[in-house]
Order: sequence, then structure tokens, then C-alpha cells
Amino acid sequence: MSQTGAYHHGDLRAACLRAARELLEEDGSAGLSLRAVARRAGVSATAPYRHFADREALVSAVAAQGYGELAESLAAAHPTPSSPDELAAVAVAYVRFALDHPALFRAMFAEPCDPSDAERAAATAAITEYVHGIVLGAFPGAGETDALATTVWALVHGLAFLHLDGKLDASSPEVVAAQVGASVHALFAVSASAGTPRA
Amino acid sequence: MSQTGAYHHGDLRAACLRAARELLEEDGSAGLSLRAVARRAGVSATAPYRHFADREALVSAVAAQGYGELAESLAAAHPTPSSPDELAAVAVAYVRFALDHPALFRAMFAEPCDPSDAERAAATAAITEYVHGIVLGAFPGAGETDALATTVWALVHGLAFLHLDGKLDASSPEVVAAQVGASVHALFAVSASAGTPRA
DNA sequence: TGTACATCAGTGAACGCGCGTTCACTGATGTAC
DNA sequence: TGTACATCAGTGAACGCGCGTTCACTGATGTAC
Repeated sequence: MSQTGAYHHGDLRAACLRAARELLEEDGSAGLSLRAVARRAGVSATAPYRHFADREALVSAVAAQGYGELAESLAAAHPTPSSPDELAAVAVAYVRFALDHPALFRAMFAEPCDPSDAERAAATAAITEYVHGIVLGAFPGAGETDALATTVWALVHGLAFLHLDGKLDASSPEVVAAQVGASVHALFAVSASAGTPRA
Repeated sequence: MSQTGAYHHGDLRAACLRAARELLEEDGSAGLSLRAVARRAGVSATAPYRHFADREALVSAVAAQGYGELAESLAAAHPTPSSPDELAAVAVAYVRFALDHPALFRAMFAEPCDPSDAERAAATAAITEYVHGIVLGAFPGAGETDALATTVWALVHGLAFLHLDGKLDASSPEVVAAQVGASVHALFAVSASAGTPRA
């Protein structure tokens, strides 16, 4: 396989995803068109159709990739948090991911999300289970852990979006981390003082 | 002023906003174009330019209107909540608003949000102050009430978006209300059991 | 009360744009013999 | 090892579309005298 100037690209699918990510970072979701992706990948406007059924399939693939990377980021912060502090570190990573990849994060959580797209549905389910698993692992003694996990997720997700939309001070990573940490600790103050989180 | 078939519309600005709202509900943010708005208002494609500088001005006006209505919805749920239960009722109203007006809610919190748009900036500030005021009023004794207010807002905002994006069960208003109530109570369990919310 | 005129809210043709998607095609790849 | 051929990943022209925005305009309104 010749690497340079080949008629056959080699891995156009991956190149399209890469191009899509770049366009997302640069122009926001608005810039994400099949034609722009093709242009950036250095390929004719119709070439991507060999790898994606239509525009939505491309977007879904990007979103699915995003979910994977988000999970990696969370795991990197702490693979198995078992205290409010460790959980807060994971929460900070979640918000940081959103702020580092704003358009991607929006694409992941925005709009239609065709439920018939298997790859995307699987990625969504994976992140849901992952988040629930983290909280479950951190507080195995709690009764209604599922509801608690949802609460934690919602809190962190809300912080991510409010920072993203400029409703909260996101001027420095430290400020953000402090706010996220304080919020998570507020939620778990009950478990620290009363021994059992309620949800 | 003749009502029917007039050359002059009477209140085209209001009619445009109404049309925009309808398009938003029907087609999502994608359908919100100046031309579509004009079409629906029964007016030439360029008439809206008498009332809005450009497309973004229209979107900002719609968003600002949305903020106002959100504030009304919250006040209707409880004007001055002073207990976790009452606060939970307001939280449920917040999430309900998002689910009842999904595209509007997204438009309110999405994307660029030109900070130079005075009307929109004011509306944003108003909702922020309103939310903070509610929490402040509900828990005047707490020390770091500002941080707590942010935590509450983030929690509720996250619940709204997760329901909106199909990550949580939003199949019935009751299920949603139960989840929101449980989450808010989880956050305030500490104040019930220890007397002082921490944030 | 009647008229002249400035103001202003609309019109409609036109511009250039980028988009998604189709189609018939062609050049490269790799496999079977 | 060499050749014929099926496969498949690309091309490029073309379609129809709706968009934002401009421009010179025209018809209605309402005010000053």
C-alpha cells in the first residue's frame, strides 16, 4: 500500500473521523458537513459515502468515539473511586472533558440521537453503566444506589453544561475544579456525617 | 389599523417570535431560519429584517423570551420556596419546562450566545440571580450559599438535559418528578439530618 | 377638516453560497488459475 | 511467476434545495400646517 498520493486512501474512514473532529473543534457543530469533511480529508465530496451511509451516520460515529474517549478520561482520573474525594476527581475529569472538547461534547448529547444506530446506542449505554458502576463501587452500602448514581451524574453533567454555556465561571481549570469538587462534596456531606447516603 | 390583509402587519416582531417558537417545537433548532419564520408569518422573506438585524438577533430574542417564561414557570411552582419539598417542586418545574419545550430549552442554553446582545445577557443574568435567590431564600442560615445555589442549579440543569437527551426515563411526568424530587432531597438530606447544608 | 409630505414597514427580484445526495464512471487492488 | 478478472474505493459532473442577505422599490401611515 503506497502511503503518498494513492488513489486508494488506505483508511479514509479514520481520516474522515479525524477531519470531523477537527472541524468540530474549529467551527462548532455548524461546520460539520460531509462535504467539509471530504474536503479536509483531501478527497472528493462523495468519497465518504463509501464509509458512511449519510451525514447522520458520520455524526453518530463521531459521538460514539467521543463516548469512548470520555470513558478513558474518567478512568484516567481514577479507575475505581471509593471515596468522595476520588469521586470528585472523576467528576472534575468529566467537566474538563466537556470544556476541552466543547463541540464534541455537545454533539454527543445533542439532538436526535437516532436510537437505531447500534454503535451510538451501545456507546451511550456504556457510559451510563460506567457512571452507575463508579457510584455503585464507591458506595456499595447505600440502599438506592441507582437513584444516587443518577443524582451524581446529573449534578456533574449540569456543571459541565453550565460551564460550557458560560453560566458559571470557567476562566481557569482551578476555579472549575474547585466548584466541581465543592458540589460533589456537598452531595456527599450526608454520607460523611450520617454514614449512609440517601437518594 | 385594519386587522385583515393589511400591507402593514401591525406587530410583525411578535408574529416572528411566535412563528419561530412554532418552528422550534416542530422542527427543532435546525428549522429555525429567517426565511421559514417569514414564510410562516405570511410575509416576504426580507420583512423580518425590519425587526431583527440578522438571524442571530432573532434567535437571541427567542431565547430571551424563553428565559422569561422559564422564570414564570418556576415562580408558579412556588414563588418563595423555603423547604426542601418546596425547592423540589421548583426543580420539577424546571425539568418539566425543558421537556415541554425541548428545542426552546436547547436554544436557550446552546452555542454562541453573543454576549453583546443586551436583551439576552440580561435574561441570562436574571435567571441566574433568580435561581440563586431561591436557594438563598430557602436556606438563609447556610454559609456558602452561593456555591450551594450553583450546586442545586447544576443538579437540576443536569437532570433536565439527561431527560431531554433520553439518558433517563422520561416516559411519564410522574417518573420524572419522582427522580427530580429524590435527587433534590438527596442533596438536602444533610441539612435535614445535620442542620446545616455545606457547599 | 383637508392636503402635502416625511417616515417607515413592507415587497420581490436577485446575488452567491454550501449543502446532501445520485449517478455513471475509472483506476487500483488482490485473488484464482 | 504471469495473466485475467472481479471487486471495490475512489472521481467528478450534476441535481435541486434552502439559506442569509442586498437592493431599489412601493404602498400605507400619520403628522404639520
